[in-house]
Amino acid sequence: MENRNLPPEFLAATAEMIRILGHGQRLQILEYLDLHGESNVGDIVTALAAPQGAISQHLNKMRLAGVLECRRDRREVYYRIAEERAVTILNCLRKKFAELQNIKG
Amino acid sequence: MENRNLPPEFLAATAEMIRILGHGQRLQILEYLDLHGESNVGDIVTALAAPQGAISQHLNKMRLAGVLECRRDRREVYYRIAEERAVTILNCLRKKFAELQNIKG
DNA sequence: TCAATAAATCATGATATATTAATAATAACT
DNA sequence: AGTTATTATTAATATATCATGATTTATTGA
Repeated sequence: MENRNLPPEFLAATAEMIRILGHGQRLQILEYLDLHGESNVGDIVTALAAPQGAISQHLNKMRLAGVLECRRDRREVYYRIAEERAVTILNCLRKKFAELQNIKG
Repeated sequence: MENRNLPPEFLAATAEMIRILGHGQRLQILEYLDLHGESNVGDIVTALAAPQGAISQHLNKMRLAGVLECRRDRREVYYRIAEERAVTILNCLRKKFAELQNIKG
C-alpha cells in the first residue's frame, strides 16, 4: 500500500500548535491580527476587553507555538501572525460562519 | 469600520472542536479515517498500536465534538469523518509536511 | 533619578486533561 | 445459559491549563 501517512512525530508537533489555537480568546487575537495587521499589546487588550495579564500570556503561548512573532518598538511590543496555516484555519472558520449565516437568513 | 469580526461565541464554540484536534493520536485517527474511509475501532487500534481504551475515548471525544460520526454493524462500531473542516485542516498539514520534505531533499 | 507607561511574570486555586489498567456492557455464536 | 469478541466506561493518578489579580520588569521622558 502506498505510504501516504504523515509521521506521528510530525502530527504530534503540529497538534501542539493546533491545541494552542483551540481557545476562544486566542482565536479572537488571531482574528484581530489578521484584520488589523501587526498590533501592539495594548490595542489587543482594548479590543478584546480582557485583563492585560491574560492577553500577555496568550500572546506568549502563541509565540512559543510559532503562531505569532513580535518585535519591540520603543515602549510597545508589536505582534504579528507568523504561521500562515493559522490563517488558513481562520478562513475555514469564516467560511463556516458565513454558511451558518446563510442558513439562518 | 466594517464589521468583519466573527462573534466571540462562535469562536469559543469552534475553539472546542479545534482543541479536540490538537492531539497527536487524534490527528492520527483523523488521518486514518481520511485515508481508509469508514473504519471500525479494532482496525484503528491495530493501525495506531495504542491501547483500545484510549482509542475508544479519543473516538468518543471526537464524536461529541462533531468531528466524527459512528454506526454499529453487528459487533463492530464504524466511525467516519463528519466534519469536513477537519479534513481541510488535515490537508493543510499535508501541504506543510510536503513543503518541509522538499526543503530537506 | 523619578514618574509614567507598557508589557511580562508570578502566585493561587480551580478545572480540565491525559494516561493506564481494570471492569462493564453489548452482540453474536454454540 | 455460557463463551468469546468487540467496544465502552470507570477509577485513579498525574499533569496541565485556566482565570485572576498582584507584582515586577523594561522603556521612555521629564
